[in-house]
Amino acid sequence: MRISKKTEYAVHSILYISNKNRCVLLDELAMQGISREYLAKVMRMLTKSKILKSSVGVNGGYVLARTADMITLEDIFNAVEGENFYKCEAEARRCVLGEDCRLSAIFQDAREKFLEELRKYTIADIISGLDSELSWLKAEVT
Amino acid sequence: MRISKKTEYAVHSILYISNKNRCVLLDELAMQGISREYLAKVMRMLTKSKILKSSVGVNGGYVLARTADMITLEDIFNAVEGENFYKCEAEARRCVLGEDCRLSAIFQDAREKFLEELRKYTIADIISGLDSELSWLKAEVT
DNA sequence: GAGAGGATACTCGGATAGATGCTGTCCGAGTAACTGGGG
DNA sequence: CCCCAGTTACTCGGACAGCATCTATCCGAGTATCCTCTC
Repeated sequence: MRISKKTEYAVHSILYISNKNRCVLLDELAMQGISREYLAKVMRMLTKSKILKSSVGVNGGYVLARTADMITLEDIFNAVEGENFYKCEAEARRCVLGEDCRLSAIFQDAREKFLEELRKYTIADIISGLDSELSWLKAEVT
Repeated sequence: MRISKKTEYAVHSILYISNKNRCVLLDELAMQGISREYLAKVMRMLTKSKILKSSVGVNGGYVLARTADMITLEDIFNAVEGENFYKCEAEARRCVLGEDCRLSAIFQDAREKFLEELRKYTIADIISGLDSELSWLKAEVT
């Protein structure tokens, strides 16, 4: 079980946009060292999940769809990580657990605990904890 | 982020062994409909993690290495799911979060919450909750 | 009856291959703003 | 000054390829038990 790079790309890009507080181009985000085209897909997921708003055409780009204190890590995680967490295949086999398989419920509960933890942190929280000297976030990209 | 079939195979096999309370053959476990050779690899992981004890040769097979109430779902999960949960790639890029990346710590904490939940359930707990009528676990394999 | 040696029944573990999802790339389509020319 | 058409600057989204991991299969190696033969 692992968290994909999509989540990291998404969080970092949202932090960047939030800090700039203006419409940000895909090219600018990709300067973090992320594959531009791949990042584009991640940005589209975030747009579809209503975390970002995008505008196409000249002067287009991405802005937050709501304020940074209303965007949690859980929101981002749910937007980019698939929902295929666990599916008991009892139907397909002679399942040990009979018809009322509890395993699936237990794993879902555990996943919920995981999400609860992520829900505690907003983008605003993380930005306020940043060391402004070390972060390139504070500097304009040249 | 998803849980692999290995975990399901492992839990179901351990439940079976625990209920039989004797040395169980790989072939018998594979009758659940699991690929025999693949299951063998999962069983080896469980053996290496000291959850099962295996004996080779005639009259060989698998037994629990400790009682069912001392085996939690967390034990099983850790035995079969890899440890590559999340690794911040900040070093490889101009990371938004500077040197003190909190993201990694947050995800580890969330994972810990996930494991805490799994830790609440032992094999004994799950077996005691089984509906004995519905479960093939109670019947001898013919 | 006892010991030796072979047959048997298992797990171990490496090699391999297909399936699936992650990561990255390419490119045409669509869209909105800007620009320049004609009325 | 205004409108229209063309250009430009973006995102959207489908197609594709490489790769890692998951899942599955195959098979020889190793090992412990059982059986049989011989004395």
